[in-house]
Amino acid sequence: MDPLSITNSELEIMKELWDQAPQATPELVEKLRKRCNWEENTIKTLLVRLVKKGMVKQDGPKRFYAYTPAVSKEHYQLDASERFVSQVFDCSPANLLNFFVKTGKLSSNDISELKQLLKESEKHE
Amino acid sequence: MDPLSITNSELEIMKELWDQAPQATPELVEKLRKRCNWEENTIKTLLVRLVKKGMVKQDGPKRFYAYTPAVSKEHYQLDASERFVSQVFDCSPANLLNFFVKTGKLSSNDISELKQLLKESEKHE
DNA sequence: TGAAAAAAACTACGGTTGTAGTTTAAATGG
DNA sequence: CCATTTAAACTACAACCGTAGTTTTTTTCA
Repeated sequence: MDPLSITNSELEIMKELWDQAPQATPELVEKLRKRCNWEENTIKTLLVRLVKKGMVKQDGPKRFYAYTPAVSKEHYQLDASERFVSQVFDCSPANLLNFFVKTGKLSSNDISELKQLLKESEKHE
Repeated sequence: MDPLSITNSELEIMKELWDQAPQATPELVEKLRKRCNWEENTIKTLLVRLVKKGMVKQDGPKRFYAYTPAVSKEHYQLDASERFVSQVFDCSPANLLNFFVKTGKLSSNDISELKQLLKESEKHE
């Protein structure tokens, strides 16, 4: 499977669809016009591109299309994370996490959550 | 400061420079030609672009330039991580880490290292 | 039924990126 | 000092991106 290449702008559309789907054009236009300050045509262009890429499904009768993600948020996150880690952190997830911990980007709340997670993940071994 | 925008190809050059600097054109060409299968001119073009962007410093006498990163690897990683997390993980680093732990992308070695890190990071509170 | 509104399709256009080829200028070896 | 090598500069070009504008088709309301 080739990389799920979604551009930054397209990603904004995906987020809206991951949040709720299916959605028709007018709803999407409404929301994204506000959230991103885009013109209607911009939003439609991005939708068309996403459909062409196979990232979004277009259903419903002509003139009343409804859009649904063809790729789940989780799947995309996994793919993007892998690419990110391999490009920026030399393929080492631990390296990335390490970095976050060291740079103090985590709240103490984050930290205790993480500890919990790690504890649990050990049991699965 | 605006985002440290380095493209994928440019990043390959930066990696070489982060690994060792300064380096002159012929060395860089030699290494990158092999590692990336690029033509000499490709490499030089990328160098010029990086210099123009202020990501790389060009020193030395004309015709014998030597290149040095103007941005540290750590700095770039921090910047890239922040952008990544905010775009793909809704601004929550914990969210990202959580994801990695859950998807089992960490070796048990990674996990114990992390625990250690977390333990230490608490002391700094 | 004819004009206005709405949806979709098509077209556009400058900037960036990947990936070089071509030209010029400088140095060096014979 | 001239031919050759090498470094650097300049030019190229298609695909992709951000961001729309314009045209066509369809529907609907007065």
